Amino acid sequence: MIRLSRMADYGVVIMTFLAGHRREIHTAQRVAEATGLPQAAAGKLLKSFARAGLLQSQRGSHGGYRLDRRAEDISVAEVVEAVEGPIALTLCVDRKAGSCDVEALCPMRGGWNRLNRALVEAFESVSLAAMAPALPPAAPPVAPR
Amino acid sequence: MIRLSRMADYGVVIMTFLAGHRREIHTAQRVAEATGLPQAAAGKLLKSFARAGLLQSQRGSHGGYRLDRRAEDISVAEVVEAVEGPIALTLCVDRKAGSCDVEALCPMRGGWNRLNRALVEAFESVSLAAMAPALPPAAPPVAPR
DNA sequence: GGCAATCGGAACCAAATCGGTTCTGTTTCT
DNA sequence: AGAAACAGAACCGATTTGGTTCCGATTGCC
Repeated sequence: MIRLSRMADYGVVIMTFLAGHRREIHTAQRVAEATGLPQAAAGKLLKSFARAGLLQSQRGSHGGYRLDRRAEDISVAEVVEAVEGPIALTLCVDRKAGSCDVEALCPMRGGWNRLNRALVEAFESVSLAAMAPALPPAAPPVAPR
Repeated sequence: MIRLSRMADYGVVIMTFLAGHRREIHTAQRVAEATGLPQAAAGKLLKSFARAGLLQSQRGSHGGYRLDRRAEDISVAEVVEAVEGPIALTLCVDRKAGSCDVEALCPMRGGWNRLNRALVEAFESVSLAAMAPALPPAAPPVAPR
């Protein structure tokens, strides 16, 4: 089914919410409530995003997460890759090569690469703003899928 | 990682092989040998393709599978869908709706649909011939990924 | 008619993956 | 010092996946 992991889906929801409240700081707790996602899962995703540099984190009391960039400037590709790692349809195509035992010989590689590129471009061309056009201010608690 | 299942990958290999020997009949056994794929798995895939109408099957003694269409006329989308079912990034986007509990409300749907369409088009636009440009006649036994 | 070759379809199984939680730090504010 | 919060890893159960096995139905050949 070529499906996206649910975590990646959650991630888009979270990032979209944060982008709708730019430069405000939110605790993981607060984000989970606002989005309706399971608390612990939201925390994990926020950590991933922070590690990937997609948002700023502030530790300690009164800490939390903050997103400065605008929704229009963040691609779905960035979000998905922060959660799932590099977009790669097949192992052949993945960055860290050597996984495909036949590697350079395999006549399929070119084709997969082409498809993969198309996929990546599609993800890069869609911004968070495009994903949820009418989102803020009344962001309803939503756990999609 | 958005990865394609290995079965789908195998499927492309098998279909490409058969397209390289158009109108010849091959047993599942023979296909497995020629492609280097695990015998039972190849059998299962061939059954799927036959059921999907992608190739013709002949039962009984001297039976086997035969592909009439040319590699250029078969899209990767057809092959992948025969193995994995409809291409759908998220449940929202899947044909048989109702799986996503928020359904019509979910502000993300439009975005996912857009991405999904791009993905499907990419798969439809690549033919088996494009996947393995130099394949026949000396098809080397290859089990990619 | 009977046998062997072959596909059709379902059941089955082990292993990897996934969604999700918990625990143990570490940092920072008051 | 203590509480609030993130960081990171470990962990767990459930699902999915890759792959096999079985049994039945067809068909060609002797």
